Formats: sequence, structure tokens, C-alpha cells
Amino acid sequence: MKDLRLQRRHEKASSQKGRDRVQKILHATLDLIVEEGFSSLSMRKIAGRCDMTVGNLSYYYTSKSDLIHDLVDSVLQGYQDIWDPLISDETLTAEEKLIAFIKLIMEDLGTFETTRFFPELWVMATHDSFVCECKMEAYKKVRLALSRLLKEVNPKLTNNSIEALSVFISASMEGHTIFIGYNKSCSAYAPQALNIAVNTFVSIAKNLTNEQIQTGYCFNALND
Amino acid sequence: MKDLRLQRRHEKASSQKGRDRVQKILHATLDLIVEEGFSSLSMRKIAGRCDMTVGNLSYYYTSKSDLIHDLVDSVLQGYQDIWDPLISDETLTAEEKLIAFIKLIMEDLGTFETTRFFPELWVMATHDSFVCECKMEAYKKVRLALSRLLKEVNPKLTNNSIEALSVFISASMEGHTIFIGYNKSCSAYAPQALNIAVNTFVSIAKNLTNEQIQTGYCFNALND
Amino acid sequence: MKDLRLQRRHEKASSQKGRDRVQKILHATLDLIVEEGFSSLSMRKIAGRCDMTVGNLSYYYTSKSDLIHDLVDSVLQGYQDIWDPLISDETLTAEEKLIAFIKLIMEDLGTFETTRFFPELWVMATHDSFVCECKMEAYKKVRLALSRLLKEVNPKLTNNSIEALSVFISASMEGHTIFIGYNKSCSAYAPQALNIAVNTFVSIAKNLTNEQIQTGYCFNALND
Amino acid sequence: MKDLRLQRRHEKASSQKGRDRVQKILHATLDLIVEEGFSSLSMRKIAGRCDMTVGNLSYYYTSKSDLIHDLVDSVLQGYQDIWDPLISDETLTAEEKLIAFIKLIMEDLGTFETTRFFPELWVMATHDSFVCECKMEAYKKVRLALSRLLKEVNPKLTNNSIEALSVFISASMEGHTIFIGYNKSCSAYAPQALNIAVNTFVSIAKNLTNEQIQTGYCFNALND
DNA sequence: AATGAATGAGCGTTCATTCAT
DNA sequence: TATGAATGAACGCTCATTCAT
Repeated sequence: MKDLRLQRRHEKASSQKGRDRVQKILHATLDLIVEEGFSSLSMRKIAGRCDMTVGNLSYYYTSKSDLIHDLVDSVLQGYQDIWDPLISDETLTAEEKLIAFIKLIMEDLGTFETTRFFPELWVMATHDSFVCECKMEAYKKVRLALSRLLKEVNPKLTNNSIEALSVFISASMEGHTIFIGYNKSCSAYAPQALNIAVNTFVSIAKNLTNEQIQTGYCFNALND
Repeated sequence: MKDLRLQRRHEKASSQKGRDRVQKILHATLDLIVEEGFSSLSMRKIAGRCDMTVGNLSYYYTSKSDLIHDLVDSVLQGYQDIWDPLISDETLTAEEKLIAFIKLIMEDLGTFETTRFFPELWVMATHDSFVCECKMEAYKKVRLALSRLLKEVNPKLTNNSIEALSVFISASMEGHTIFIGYNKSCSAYAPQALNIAVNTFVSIAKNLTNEQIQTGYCFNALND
Repeated sequence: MKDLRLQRRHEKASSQKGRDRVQKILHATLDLIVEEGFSSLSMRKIAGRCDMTVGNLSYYYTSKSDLIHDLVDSVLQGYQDIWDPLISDETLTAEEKLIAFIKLIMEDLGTFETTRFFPELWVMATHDSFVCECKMEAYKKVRLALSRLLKEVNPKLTNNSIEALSVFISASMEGHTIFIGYNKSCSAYAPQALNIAVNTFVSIAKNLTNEQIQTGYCFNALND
Repeated sequence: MKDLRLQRRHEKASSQKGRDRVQKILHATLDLIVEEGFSSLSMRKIAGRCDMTVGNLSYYYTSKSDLIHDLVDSVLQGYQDIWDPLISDETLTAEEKLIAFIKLIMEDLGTFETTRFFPELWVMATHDSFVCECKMEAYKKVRLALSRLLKEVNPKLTNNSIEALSVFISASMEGHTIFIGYNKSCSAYAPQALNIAVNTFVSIAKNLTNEQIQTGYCFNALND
């Protein structure tokens, strides 16, 4: 996630210095989460990374959860900024966009930051309703974009089927984080996994029927 | 994960009382991780749940990580115990086993404990090499079982393709934890996701070619 | 050790309040070691003596050993500050300085703080390399000063003999700590011990030969 | 102190097994003190060294201080057993015994166990009256033996002068522990220190006058 | 004689937070 | 804006001791 911009509209970010400080804090926090995990994150460590005192850090963020919330919001917005141009690219067909989107996500999830950040996010979201909200919103946007593409590719599917398919494709891609993510045990299979993903997702987008999605498994339904 | 048995061969488990205590500790620990998350787990909380003193808890587990390791090992073994009978069931064909296995996992991942435990496990594994080892071993066994079934279903695939497919299917299923897991935002789509999963995984198991897996996406490759 | 000044150049000693606090902490720590021994010293006791919380104490000294090291360094420097003026006093002859130095040390070792602190230091040094280093350095300086005086008093001695003599005199004096130190069982003999020490050390400084030091005991060697 | 025998007349030492156990405990305790210091000694560590449980250790020694007291008593008695034969050896003159005694002590203090144990003893004695009593008694016996020899060597000295001289010689020798003891910074000077000690102590035993001891330093008193 | 189990206090350390300056 | 200082609670862990069996 090289291009991740943590741009905040923080209240203390009125002056240039304030904006810089907030940026520094957010980057330091993200780095620490990604390197050492959320569970060992502390205000002291963040302040240390920024060469500031704890007291001063408290000036910018009244509480730890304030900071976490701002960070999560900011990081997820950063991803949004990467996806958006692709989704709204009018030079591509729906299928091309679908393939490009799959590639984008599957490749991003192999980067160090994404591999480390998202599992932390999933856990944080379980125990923090604000983070949960942010996470849900972000994933919802992904599914919405996906749904639009799927609808175009296979107009016969009902809205419910489309949405179910979006969930399946999103979930399947995200799941790869912990298998072919950065330095994970199956990283070697990342290229093949991408191939399988593209082939599979495009194929089911085109061929899966409402009946298969809603009623269950019909032997040989897909391949005759 | 209703049947999860945390049976430990702990050194202090020589007497009945010792064995009971260890069981109680492991269950309390699992409950706490599942309810409040690993990052807020403390020896004091565990001891409190077991109506024992911290000192006494320390008698059974010298260190917190000792306890965590025993727990993780124990929980993952519990899953093994659920999968094993199915994998070795000789009354079913490979395809039937594959379908049953997919169902087993997709349904289990909707239970409260699994939904909560696994994301915590993924995070723990990132920062604890023993937990990482356990996790990898457990997933490896799943992929091994999967690979055997896939080989039977589609003997034309090379070992590398088989393994890549195992990774893809495992990852795709695991990914559903955070979407259709217990009380997650897409839980309503759990039945459809299962249908899609079964249809999709069986289909790609049968029809995907080595070329598609190894070389990339060929337009219309799957559906003509 | 009445004049012992625990002047620290501690990082937290930038403001007056910080400097005062650090002083208070060091004094409290020294007092506790001297009264109750190093083995029963605790951060809580130190904080209690200073009317501060443990948390605040930790603000000044990140770890217990940090504090101990600063203390030891500081105390030993304090002794240095007492000896130095005497050693460099140009109004006295070497013999007069030697006598004055012996008196200074033998009398100091009868004070409560010295009697109690040094045995603790010897033990600490055995199990803490930093303390060991400090101790060695301090004693080395004493022997160096002693060696210079001895060389002047008896120029015929080789450097090795001089140093051996310094070791002997230092060791002999230090050993009195546990016999004629404050409230020790032989405190009553302190005046006589001082007399013997002065007479003996001056005598051997003047009369001992390289041969006696290097080769061993020659009957009647000293007294004819 | 290779020959150190820790022979106890412990109440539990009625049976052979009981005696063996007590021996094992005492040796383990001494080893731990010598290796890691009294301040880090714990019942657990002792029990561990003896391959017994804490509970069983408590059967032999009701409390930690019980054990320490028994150990100290036992160790000091062990030294006594080494000195006694020399002191009562009737084939030697007083001066020869004096020299032998000095050598015995100065050489013993270079052994690992003595170097480590005695400083710990000095510190323990400061904060434990029983240990203090034991230590005083042991040193008293040394001084008594020394006094007898000194009286023979120099009958003109008054009892007070004799005792003062004993204190001086004892203290001087003991002080060498922390300078030329096992692995100490001046260990290289051990041979010379022994030479100086023998020459010096024999010389002052023969030549020091009551006046020098009681009244102070008279210039050139010793050497004309 | 020996074990396993338990207690309760204490340890050094880290923490988020607060606040005067 | 920024610092230094302080609090009070919690952390994982070790300890001597006790006691039923």
C-alpha cells in the first residue's frame, strides 16, 4: 500500500505545523500497528516514534481511541482512493473492470502493510464499535462497486444473488491475506492464486444462476 | 464449535483435580479471548473466571505465553478432531467428501467461537512464533486433506496446481469468517454463500486446467 | 561519610524540581540500602520514602537497575570528592599525605553509612557488571593515589612491588570495615587499629624490599 | 574451600535418608548463594536443585531463615575444622604457627567459595541477628587463636594490645577477599600480597610496642 | 516423607490520562 | 503548542508459607 495517504481533517490541523504533526502521528501509529500489533501499541511508543512527549501527543489526540479511530478512518479512506479511479474508469468494460479490480485487491493484499493491518483491523472491529462501523462502511463500498460490475456482466441475476456473489467474492479475496499475504506460508502460490481467482470469479459471475445461488448445489449445474 | 474439547496433557494434570483445574483454565481463557479479545486478556481475569488466585494460576502455568500456547494447541487439535472422521470416511466418494468438507467449514465459521477465535489467532500468530507454528500446521493439515480430495476429483492437475487450488479454496472459505461469521454484517447471506462456495469449488476442482492455474486468465476458458 | 553529596547529572534533572526529586530519590535509596540492605530494597519502599507514587518514581528511573547504577556511581564519586583534595594537597610531604590518607579512610570506615554501604557494594558488584565496573574504577583510583605516595616514600621499589603494596594496604584498610565499622563487634579497638595501621603501613612503605615482596618471607628481614 | 563439610545435627537427621537430604539441601543452598547471591536465593531454587518439591523442603526446614541459620552455622563450623588442627599442632613454634595460619587464611580466601560466601555473610549478618552471632563467634575464635600466638611471640604486649593486634591482622587478611579473591581485579597480586602479609604481620607481632598501639604514631618508631 | 495445591502479598514495570506551566 | 511531572491502576510474575492427603 505504498500510496497510502493519511490525510486528516483533524481539528488541530488548521496550521501547517499542526497538519504535519497529525500526519506524523498517524504514520507512526500505523507503522507500530503493522510492526508490533495493536495489542502492544501504546501512547508512549507512538510519541517516541514522533519525537514528541506523551503530553504533547495528548494535545493532538485526547485519548487513545480517538487516535485509533482517526487512523482507521484515514487508512480505509486511503484504500478508497485507490479503488475509486478504477471503478469509475469509463474506458473499460464491466468484465475488464472486474478483472482489474480482482487483480488490484489480490496484489495489494500481498504488501506488508495490508497483510499486517487488516487482520488487526478485523480484531479491533470486534471490540470497538466505531472501528466496526468504519470497517463495515469500507467493505460495503467494495461490495457496492462489485455488485454494479456483476450486474452488468450477468443481468439475469436478482439483486439478492448479486449481493451474495459480491459477499462471496469479497470474502474469498480477503481470506487470501492470511495465506498468500506478505511473508505468509503460502506466499509462493500468490501468482497461481491470482490466476485461479480471476478465472473463477469471472466464470461464476457469468455463469452462476439464481437457482444455484439460492437453492443449493445441483450436480453438474455449472459445467454442462 | 460446540464440541470443542480442550483436552490437555499438561504436566500438572496427573491428578483428577489438576486435570479439572487445567480444563477450567483453558475454557476460561478461550471464553475471555472470544468475548473480550486477546489484547485485553490478563492472568488476573483468567484467574477470576476460575475462582482461583493469580498465584494458583501461576502454579499451573508458569507464564502467560505457556498458557496461550497450550490453549492454541488445544483448540486447533479440537478442530482436527472434528475434521478427521469426515476425511477418513470410506463410505463417501471424493466429491461427496469435498462437498461435506466445504459445508463443515463454512457452517462452523458461523459459530460464535470460531468467528471470534480465528481472527484473534491470525493476529496472535503474527507476533508469536509458537502460535504461528501451530496455526500453520493446522492449516497445512486442512490443505493436505483438501489436496487428496482434489487429486481424486481431477487427476489431470499437477501437484503444484492441486496445492494452489487447495490454498485458494482454504483462503476463500476462511475469508468468510469476517463477512458471514456470527453476528457479522453479511450473516444474512450465509446460506447463499455456502451454495456459491459448494458450486464454485466443486466446479473449479473439476474443470480448472493446469494452464489456467499456472499461466493466467484465458477469456472464456472455463465456459465453452 | 557525612559530606556525601549525591550530585547527579540525570537527564530528568533539567528543571530545579527534577533535580530535587532525583536528589531525594538517591538519598532515599542510599538510606534504605544502608538501613535494610540491598536485598530488601524495592521501588515501592523508595517511592514511599520520597512521598511519591511508584509510577512517578518510574518516570525518573525507568528501571531499578538504572537507579542502582546511578546511585552507586554517585556515591563512589562522593568519596572521590573527599579524597581528591588531600591527594593533591601540595603543602604536605608524601609521608604526611600517606598518613593523612590512612587516617581519612580508617576513620571514614567507622561511619554508619560507610560501614553499611560498602559490604552491600561488594555483594552487588558480584552480580551486576556495571556496579562491578564502578567499584573497580573507584578502588583503582585509590590504589593509584597510594602508589604515587609509596613511590615517593620508597623509590627503590619496582612498579610491581609498589602496586602489590597498594593492594595490600587498600585491602587491609577495607577489611576493617567489618571489624571496627560502626557498631561492629570490635569497634572499641578502632583507635588502636588506626595506630597500628599508620605505624605498620608507613613502616612497610619505607622498609619493605622488592625481594621480600616478590620472593617471600625472609626471617628477620624487616627488623635488623 | 574444597573440604567444606556441611555436617548437621538436624532434628530430621535421625535416619540415614534424612541426613542425606539435609546434606543435599545445605550444599544446594551454599552453591546457590555462592553462584547467584543471597538476595536472589529462594526456597523454590533450593528445592529445584535438590530435585524435591517446595513442600518437602518445608518439611526439613520450616522457614527460610531456619535453613539459612543452619547453613551459616554449618559453613563456619567447617572452617573451624580446618583451622583447629593447625592451632593445636604441638610440633610448631608460635611464630611458625602464626605464619602457617596467615598462609592458610590468605590462600583460602582465593578460592571461589570463600571469595563469594564471605561478603554475602557480612551482609546477611547486618540484617539477621542469628547470622551476626554466628559470624562474631567464628571470628572471635580466630582472634583468640591469633591472640595466643601473638602473646607467645611478643610477651611484652598487654592483653589489650594483643587483642588490638589480632583485630588488625584479622581485618587486614579478610579485606583481601574483595581484592585478591577468586577472579577479583587484583588476583594477580595474590602471591605478593601473601609475602607482604607474612612479612608484615610477623614483623609487627615482634616489634610493635604497647605505646605505638595505644598512643599513636611515633615517627621512625618502628625502624630504628 | 513427600506431593500437589493454594494463598496472599509483594515484586518491577507499563499504562492512559491529567494538568500546571 | 509543548513540556515535565504526577497519578493510580493494572500488568505478569515470584515468593515464603501452609496444609490436606
